[in-house]
Amino acid sequence: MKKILIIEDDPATLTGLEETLKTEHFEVTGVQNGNMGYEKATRDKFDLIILDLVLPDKNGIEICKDLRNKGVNIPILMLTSMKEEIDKVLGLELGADDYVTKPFSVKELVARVKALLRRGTKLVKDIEEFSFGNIFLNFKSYEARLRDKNIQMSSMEFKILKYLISHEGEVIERNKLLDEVWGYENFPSTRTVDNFILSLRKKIEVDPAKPKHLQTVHKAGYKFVR
Amino acid sequence: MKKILIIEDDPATLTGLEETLKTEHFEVTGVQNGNMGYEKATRDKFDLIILDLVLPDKNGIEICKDLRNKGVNIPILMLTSMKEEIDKVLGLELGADDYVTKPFSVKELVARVKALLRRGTKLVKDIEEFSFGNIFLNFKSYEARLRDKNIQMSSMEFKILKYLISHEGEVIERNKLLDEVWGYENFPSTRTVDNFILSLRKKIEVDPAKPKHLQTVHKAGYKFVR
DNA sequence: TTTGTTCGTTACATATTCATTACAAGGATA
DNA sequence: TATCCTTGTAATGAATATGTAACGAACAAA
Repeated sequence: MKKILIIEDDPATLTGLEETLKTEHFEVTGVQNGNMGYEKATRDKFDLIILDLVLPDKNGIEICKDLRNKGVNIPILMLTSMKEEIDKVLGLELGADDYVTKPFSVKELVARVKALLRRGTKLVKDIEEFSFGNIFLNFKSYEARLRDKNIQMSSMEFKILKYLISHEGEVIERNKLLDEVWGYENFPSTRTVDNFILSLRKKIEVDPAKPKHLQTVHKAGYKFVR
Repeated sequence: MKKILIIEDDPATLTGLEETLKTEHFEVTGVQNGNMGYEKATRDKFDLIILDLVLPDKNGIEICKDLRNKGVNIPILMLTSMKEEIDKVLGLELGADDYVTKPFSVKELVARVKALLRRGTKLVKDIEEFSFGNIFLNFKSYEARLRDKNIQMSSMEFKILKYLISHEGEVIERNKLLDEVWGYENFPSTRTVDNFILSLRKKIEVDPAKPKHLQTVHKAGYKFVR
């Protein structure tokens, strides 16, 4: 059963939510202030947090940011009173995954909760292991094998391959790859990307000159195909 | 061409930025104080704003907030002098999309500008897959099939087809297509468009001489019909 | 120090695409 | 119908993108 934490100071709203979600077969914990909520959220394991934006002590935005900084990455659904606040919630890098404005329809809220749980949090799939052909990869230990033979692969090569694999079948343009893998601080040319593809092909392709897994799409980018 | 507004009081930095961005083919407008910047930003249409955090009159944070309140939602890139200021910028009251600390590397700044523009450019409906007749298209993987047979299609052909499909039934004039698909940097003749339509017809039409899906509208343009 | 590794650039070879062009065919209008 | 303008069509050369190897700088380990 999925566990939901509700942080909401208004007793009426809180009990209402608790009731509703319990009838939907969730395990619900409700707290009435921010500090308590933060405590609970970091201590226990929940699958989702419903968080009021305005709280008497520690407000929702702070809690949200602090939780994210602490590495808590479960979905957070924000409750806001006014339309204007939505921008704040979504606009910044705050970390909330969705929001509902009060007064909300019970139906809508339940729908959003379920959607968030279905989606999970991670936008980029965090793969640990991956296999294809005779290749075996472990992205956590940075190990690569071809059949039983170890393949020597640099961390940058791992990152690139991981990104491409986690977007399997999708053409990724070179600049996108630069954004996502290299970041913005050091920004090499797109040709550098080509070179990494080259060296990856030498390592994982049967015939590097006729790549099967790391395909070029002319004037578009590269894509990984299993 | 993408239009960028720079609000920066230091003349050296401002001219430097202007030069750099112009060589990158942006249309640049520079102003040296906050009020003027705010005026410009609300009055004219820009694709991105580069905003100094510290300004003599109206400071960057205020400008940012005011613009957001006014409904201006184009990307804003903040220039900050000190690391400590970053929190303020990213923290909520604001609404900036990204920041760069001075002194910044020109390369990094350009990279961030381009990334922001890339992120926010989706005017074209982002279709992933589309089918009609016996044709199956995947715009993410750049794959096209006729029944089970793969169709070889260039990325430019994909882009044109995608644009027409996402404006299904609407007549698109050649120049519009040139603007939207080719962009403003390279500007071939309208006959080039005709040639692409020709080659697309060969690939997706049952009888290319009597096109059903890619129709010509005399003296107007082309339209896609499912 | 030497040695080795990684990464970014560069130069050159090769492959592919694309933009132009010329001519044919079609449509509109007087 | 005759004429002008638009579009269909194919071929071609130029421009651009990618494959590939080699080089050097930066850094770490020995």
